[in-house]
Amino acid sequence: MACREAASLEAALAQVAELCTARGVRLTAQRRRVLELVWRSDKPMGAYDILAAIQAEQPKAAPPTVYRALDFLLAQGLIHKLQSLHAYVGCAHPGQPHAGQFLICTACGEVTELADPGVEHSLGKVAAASGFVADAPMVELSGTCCGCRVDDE
Amino acid sequence: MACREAASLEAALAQVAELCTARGVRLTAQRRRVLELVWRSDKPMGAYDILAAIQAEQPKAAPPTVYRALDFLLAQGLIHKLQSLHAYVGCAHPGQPHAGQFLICTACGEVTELADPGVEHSLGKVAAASGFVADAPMVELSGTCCGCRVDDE
DNA sequence: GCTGTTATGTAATAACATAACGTTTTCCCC
DNA sequence: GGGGAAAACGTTATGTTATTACATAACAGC
Repeated sequence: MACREAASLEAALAQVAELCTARGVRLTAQRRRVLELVWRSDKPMGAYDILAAIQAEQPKAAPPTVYRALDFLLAQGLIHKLQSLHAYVGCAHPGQPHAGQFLICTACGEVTELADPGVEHSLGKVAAASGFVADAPMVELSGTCCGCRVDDE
Repeated sequence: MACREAASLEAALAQVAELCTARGVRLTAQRRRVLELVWRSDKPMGAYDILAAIQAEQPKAAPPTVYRALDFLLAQGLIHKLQSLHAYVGCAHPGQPHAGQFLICTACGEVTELADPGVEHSLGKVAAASGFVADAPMVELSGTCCGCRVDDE
């Protein structure tokens, strides 16, 4: 969801507002601001990056301010947490909560979210084979993206 | 690698010592101690758990003591880090570095390491399709293991 | 035994996250 | 539109995980 233009960002936020209304949850100003920051960023943002950005306009903000908003957005499936980076990215397919696969380029920092049926199927199979019920698959691939590999030469 | 008996633990450590010699790296006393702690534990250990255990015999140990040993062991493919738990487990297949898939039971804390070809294949395919070269796949499934699901009733 | 490399000691701090508790805002029912 | 419950937020403090920086020690090869 990185690098949105202002127009589509506004549209997406409006959609999210509707979604929240439909669900009976509140997209408060703070939550909206955090979501917007994460979406605008072309890189994953750490919680304290977000905090710093928020403090620019709201100096009284503290860590819980940010973490509460992040918890809400995670629960609503609007952002994802990248465990390997301790950072947050906007979800490419907001809507129902879901798990994706993330390609994380260690050269440029770009993150791509996928939702590959093949991967999901094989994960389901392997869990089933062990009698395991997975409720939170986490798939993060660190490596080098196409563009950065070419640049390497 | 959890719950080894003393005998097989010793044997495994001896094997690791050989492996390190062959690679021209040093399995120092500290590194060995950390590896042994991780292997003995039937649950993933946090860095500060390890630190506490080490401080029992070596009060001067500090965080870098542990993190340096962990870095070494990770680099040698002898342990894995579970990013979703900020904790470390022994590797089920020491030898060349590799990535596995981890089933993490949130009820009992047990962790199972797999190396499923199906999962690896589908991950490879999805990365290739994006022109992405992955060097550190991380797959962790949180959920409920077979035993704990039964106990639930 | 000198020297460069690798490992460790040591102190401080950075970075990430939560606990606890009181106050404010919002919602909803009457 | 007033009152009460629930949700969100402010505030302070602290917990947890990880790293930086620099000094010292151990080791390997010459």
